[in-house]
Amino acid sequence: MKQQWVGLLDCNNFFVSCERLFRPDLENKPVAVLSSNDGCIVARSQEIKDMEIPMGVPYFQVKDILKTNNAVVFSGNHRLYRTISKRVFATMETVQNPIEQYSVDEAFFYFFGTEEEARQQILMIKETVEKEVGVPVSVGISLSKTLAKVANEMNKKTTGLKLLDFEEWSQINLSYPLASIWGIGRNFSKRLREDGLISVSDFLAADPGRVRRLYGVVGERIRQELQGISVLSAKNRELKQSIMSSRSFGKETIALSVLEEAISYHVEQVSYDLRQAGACATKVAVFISPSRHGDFVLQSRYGERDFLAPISTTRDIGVIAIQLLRELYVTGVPYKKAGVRVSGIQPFAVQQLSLFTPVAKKIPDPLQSTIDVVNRRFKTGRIHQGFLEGARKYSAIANQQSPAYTTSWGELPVVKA
DNA sequence: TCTGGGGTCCTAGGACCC
DNA sequence: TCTGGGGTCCTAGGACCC
Repeated sequence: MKQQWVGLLDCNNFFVSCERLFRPDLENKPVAVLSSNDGCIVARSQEIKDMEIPMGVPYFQVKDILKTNNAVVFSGNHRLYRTISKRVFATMETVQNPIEQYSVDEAFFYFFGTEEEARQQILMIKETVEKEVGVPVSVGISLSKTLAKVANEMNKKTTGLKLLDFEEWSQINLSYPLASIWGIGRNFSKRLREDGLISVSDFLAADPGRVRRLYGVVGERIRQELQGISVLSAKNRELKQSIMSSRSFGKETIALSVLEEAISYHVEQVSYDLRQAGACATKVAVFISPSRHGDFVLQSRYGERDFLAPISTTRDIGVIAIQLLRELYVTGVPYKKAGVRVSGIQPFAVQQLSLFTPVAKKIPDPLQSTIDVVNRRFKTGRIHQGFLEGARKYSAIANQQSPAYTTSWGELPVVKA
């Protein structure tokens, strides 16, 4: 009998697999990837997981263990990961279309067919991606997104393929912990536990009205998904809702000028991404915050401003972002992080002009387009706009980055026959 | 000494309106 | 003394995800 299936492809240990793609000698060796500033562990090979080093742990806490075990540690090389990610999904689309990309290393898909056809399909997807791109993936398929997640987890370490049907799920959910379900995090699972709900079957046995009342629409949706009713809909959005750029500084700063530089940098990033997406935005938000661990924790500031009309040029967004920053800034606070986010994103084509827009702007802006071309072409001596002075006093630390294998001619890997 | 960055969605509460 | 109720929109903040 044909039916609707929901599947999930997930790249195994994605950042590590990207590094291994260009360093096959690291196969079967412990490999970890760090966050910006070499702060935390954000990706672990299976060997690292087996050492029971958790995700997100501060690097300095496990540095010694890693060293003892001869682990290879990389600073994050996110440009590389993005290009590999694009290859994965472009390849996946040759055998499964459409797909719904969920994160840098995951995509959902919908498949209509018999159980046997679904099994063949997930095998085909896995084999195609692994052969064409070279990173290991696992594919799970079931009756809803939430159950596809469960399926995906099940055989990750073995075949990397799993079809989870209703009968099998009904058996295993008796002992399946709610806390491991996608969408149930630390706080939610604590509440559930306090209410006496531990396993999925506890939750499914509860009165639906009570679930709705106690846990809101979020709880209700999870309940349905767990029953095999797909309610987290397919949403193939053309554009993101928001685009953001933010970073912790290598060292704290109290200087407004340093923050202005940082904010200018982030404005450059988000407005460039915005233009690349063929879009403009109606809002910009600026945020600055001190360390999450010191005496100034409560001094985080956030401010948002609407534009008169949708814009995408670096200098227009920059002027407003800098104004915002000056309003938010408090003298004497040691800032550790700054960021910019644009939202109200819409395509160039369907701009809703404000009543008070003096003149419709010519979009895309010709000067801006020219600057983008120059900046894409030359790695050094790029044109900056606004407040960037060159010296990056706030720049992040990344001591162990791999080469730009895929995005810089000078760093292409060399193959020796 | 050293604790990431980029997203989405929901909710509570205030302002405002009729 | 008595002092509505319902709707919408916005914002700030929280929870969760990878």
